[in-house]
Amino acid sequence: MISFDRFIPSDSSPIYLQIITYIKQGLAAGIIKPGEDVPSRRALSALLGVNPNTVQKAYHTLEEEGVISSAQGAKSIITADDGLIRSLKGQLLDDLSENYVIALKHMNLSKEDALAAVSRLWDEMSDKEEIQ
Amino acid sequence: MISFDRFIPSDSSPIYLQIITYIKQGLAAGIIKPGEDVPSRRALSALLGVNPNTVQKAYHTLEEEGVISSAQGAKSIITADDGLIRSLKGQLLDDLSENYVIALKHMNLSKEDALAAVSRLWDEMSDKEEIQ
DNA sequence: TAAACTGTATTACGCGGATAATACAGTTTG
DNA sequence: CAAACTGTATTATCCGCGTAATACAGTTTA
Repeated sequence: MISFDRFIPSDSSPIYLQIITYIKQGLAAGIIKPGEDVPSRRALSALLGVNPNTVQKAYHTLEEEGVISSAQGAKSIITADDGLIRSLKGQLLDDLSENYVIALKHMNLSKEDALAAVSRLWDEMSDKEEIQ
Repeated sequence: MISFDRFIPSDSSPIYLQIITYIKQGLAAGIIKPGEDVPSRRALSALLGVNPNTVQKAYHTLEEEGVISSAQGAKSIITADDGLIRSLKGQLLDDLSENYVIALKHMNLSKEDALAAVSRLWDEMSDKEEIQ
């Protein structure tokens, strides 16, 4: 069963998209594995404090993309294969990096500034993790 | 007069927020300077293909933040001072970098992976710019 | 078998973002 | 001065996201 302990909702994008991204990132990270079952629509909606229809929208999209598989009455499970996971990982990384680099270029920062900022933030956030 | 030639609209966030970010990033980059005047609500709405009310919403927010100044009948102008600009630059960079690093950590990537991705994307996008 | 879970579908409502059509007041400029 | 521009405000409408309340069909499980 997939855990949503690390899910941190944000109001800057639709929740159903955040659910989709959370599962894709989990697959890319290797934390979520093929064959695992996802929480039921009702269970996840209760956990996140959202409506069951919102979860259904996320799961329906994931099924169309071949990430999960659903059948009447039974639990939905992760069906993404290794090829799809590799593809997801590359796509997520490239999308994130591209948006990040575009924004920094718009601010007229140098490549060195960018690498320094990532390096600094990475270490700062690693420190915070250790405190927890 | 501020140019919106480099404004690339995206549908992933509200347009009025994209206008705000565009001007803030321009100030941080030094491309937009205090004293310059911004396009009128009507002119910018026609240029971007959006409604005048949408531009008004962006400008109204920028005025509340002390970035621009508006008066009845006259053109609105940039009134951000050096202190505000420095503050904007740091805030924009930290927000972007933090979101980027968080996403990559969720994908279980290493710091080296992150730096390599930024470096690679930076060079790729520099190549594209040269073609233009 | 029967209860309790699953997925799936429908309808109605509220809210924010964006559009559309005006209107009014003040400043610039020919 | 008068026209053409500015900013500002109001009202109505549409759409996507999310909520709310159900209902039905199929599977698990005690």
